[in-house]
Amino acid sequence: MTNISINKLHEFRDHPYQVLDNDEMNNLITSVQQQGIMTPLIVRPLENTTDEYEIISGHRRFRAAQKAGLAEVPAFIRPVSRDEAAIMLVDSNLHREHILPSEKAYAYKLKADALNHQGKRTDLTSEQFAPKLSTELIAEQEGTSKDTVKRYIRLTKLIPDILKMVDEQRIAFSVGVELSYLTEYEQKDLFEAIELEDKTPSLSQAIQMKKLSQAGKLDSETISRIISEEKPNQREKISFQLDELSKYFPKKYTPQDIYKRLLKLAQDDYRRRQRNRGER
DNA sequence: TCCCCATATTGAGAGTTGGA
DNA sequence: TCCAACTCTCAATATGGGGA
Repeated sequence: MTNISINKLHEFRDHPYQVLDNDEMNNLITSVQQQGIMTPLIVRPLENTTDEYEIISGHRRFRAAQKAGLAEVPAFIRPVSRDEAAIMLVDSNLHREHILPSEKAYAYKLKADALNHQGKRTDLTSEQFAPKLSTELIAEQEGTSKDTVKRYIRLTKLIPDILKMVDEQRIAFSVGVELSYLTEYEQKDLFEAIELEDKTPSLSQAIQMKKLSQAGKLDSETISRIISEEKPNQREKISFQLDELSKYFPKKYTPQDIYKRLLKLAQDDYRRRQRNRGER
């Protein structure tokens, strides 16, 4: 372990985790200020430099040390490639208790990209000859399916405003995945429509927009129309007690028969009223 | 990679029940 | 009669499998 000047440290490019200024962060800063000591960071030497380092683990401690005014921080130096560092970073952070969908999305992407770079080998034989896809490997390690990993990676195609809504659970994960197929401009129009209507799309609405987008038929007007539509579970329903109605129908009628008959009577009544209106 | 479909899970709202 | 607790139903959502 060595002490490294804080000026020589750089955050990992594409670092997917948010370092929030919350109570936890403030406690960390206070702890660093009062004790002046901290758990060592894990860093790697930056290519083409002599004494500059990239942080693999300890971004929050680094920020706290900066705010506390420390000149140096303790660190373990690991001479690893950027891809290896990316995998280490993601692995150490993915198992945090609270991780936002956006963080998971960028973490999976970072790791998948790193694994893809590493996978470009020609010296493998036997079962190594057909290495598993990066998403399959991540899925195995995370105890999920490769499709779920791909879905998370799809979220990285969302514009920040919509991705934030997924993080805030205002938009469901699967809805976010479908919306990721919209172009950046369509997503911006959608975000405006969401703000204006104060409504978020359901999965079926998101699928509808995706299909229209792929057909080149999705404009801001269509987006507003779809967003403002009433969702099936928002429509009013009426219900009857079977006892109230069954006495007016033959005993052999099932509830479905009664429903069909009532619908038919309503249709006949509607037509009769239309005719009467026409005769006047 | 994308699409479609099936199945499981979740959550909201409506209805029912039982005790005060 | 009121109200809380429980149950049921259904739409929305998450996930996985298979095929193109």
